[in-house]
Amino acid sequence: MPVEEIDRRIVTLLAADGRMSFTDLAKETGLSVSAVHQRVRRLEKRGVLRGYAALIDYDEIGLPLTAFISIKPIDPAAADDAPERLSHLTAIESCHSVAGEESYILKVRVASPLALEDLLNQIRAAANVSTRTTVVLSTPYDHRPPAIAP
Amino acid sequence: MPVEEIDRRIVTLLAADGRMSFTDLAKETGLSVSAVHQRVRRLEKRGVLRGYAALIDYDEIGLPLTAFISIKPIDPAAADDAPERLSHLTAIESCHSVAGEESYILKVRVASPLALEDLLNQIRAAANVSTRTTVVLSTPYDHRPPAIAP
DNA sequence: GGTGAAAAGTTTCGGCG
DNA sequence: CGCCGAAACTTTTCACC
Repeated sequence: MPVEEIDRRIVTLLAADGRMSFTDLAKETGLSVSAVHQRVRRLEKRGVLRGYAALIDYDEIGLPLTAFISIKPIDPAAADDAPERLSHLTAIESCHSVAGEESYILKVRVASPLALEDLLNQIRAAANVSTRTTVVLSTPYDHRPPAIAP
Repeated sequence: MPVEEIDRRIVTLLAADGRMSFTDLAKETGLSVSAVHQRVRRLEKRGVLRGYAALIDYDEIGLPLTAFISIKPIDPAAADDAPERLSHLTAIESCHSVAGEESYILKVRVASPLALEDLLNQIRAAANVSTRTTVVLSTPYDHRPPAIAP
């Protein structure tokens, strides 16, 4: 059962402004407040809306260094439980399983180069992997909301 | 002027739940509702809180294919205006300038392999770059909120 | 899906430490 | 100067059509 027109509009609006009120969502969609409310709750229950987050400036909270870390198991036959083995490391913001040369791509946020070095050692030890790190210099844009699909 | 203890706590709480009410933030921080309100508005004005977003399940909105695209200018002396040249492509969720072999890493969301092919052609044409694409197979976790810094 | 009214949340503001 | 508390206003929630 696919998400149809009006639900997709609600999702898109909330992706762009996670704190938009039901009143404003109702105006934008032409529905009543309670109908919008009902749909949002249903979308949350179905998992289409997975949650809400403030977008924050990591420089300002003492985590100015962002990096992508690609990882590859040392033992090619190793069980692929790297995500669980690494999940306790709170510097890791996301973990994607990927096709290609490496197995996973992690996005991490740390305070300093030294903290990155420390994190890399922890990752290698915890998951028995080799790592390839790409340091982010700047972020022209991030978290752009999806375009409304036709 | 760094963000201190109590502000960092507010930011962390909102990063984990972008719709948390001022009342709940007040309870968590031990401040009054109006004091929390004041601090949140100040953090927004300063840009520490950059906005709010719903976290969405892209499978459900018809964009089930995620990929990372690393790009490199064809002409090494080219002006580095790739981000602006690409910003009209709404499939691109984020753009990071990076150190290393390539110049930028893009994260994209598309409907299908065919849509990805089309996007790659548009990227190459718009920014005069070569591309290297890593397809995401699954995402064990994403958008984990930052740990409260000491 | 809509209505309406009670409950809850947000915003503003005068005054206090 | 930032914090508090209360009043004014807005949004959310819920029972019922």
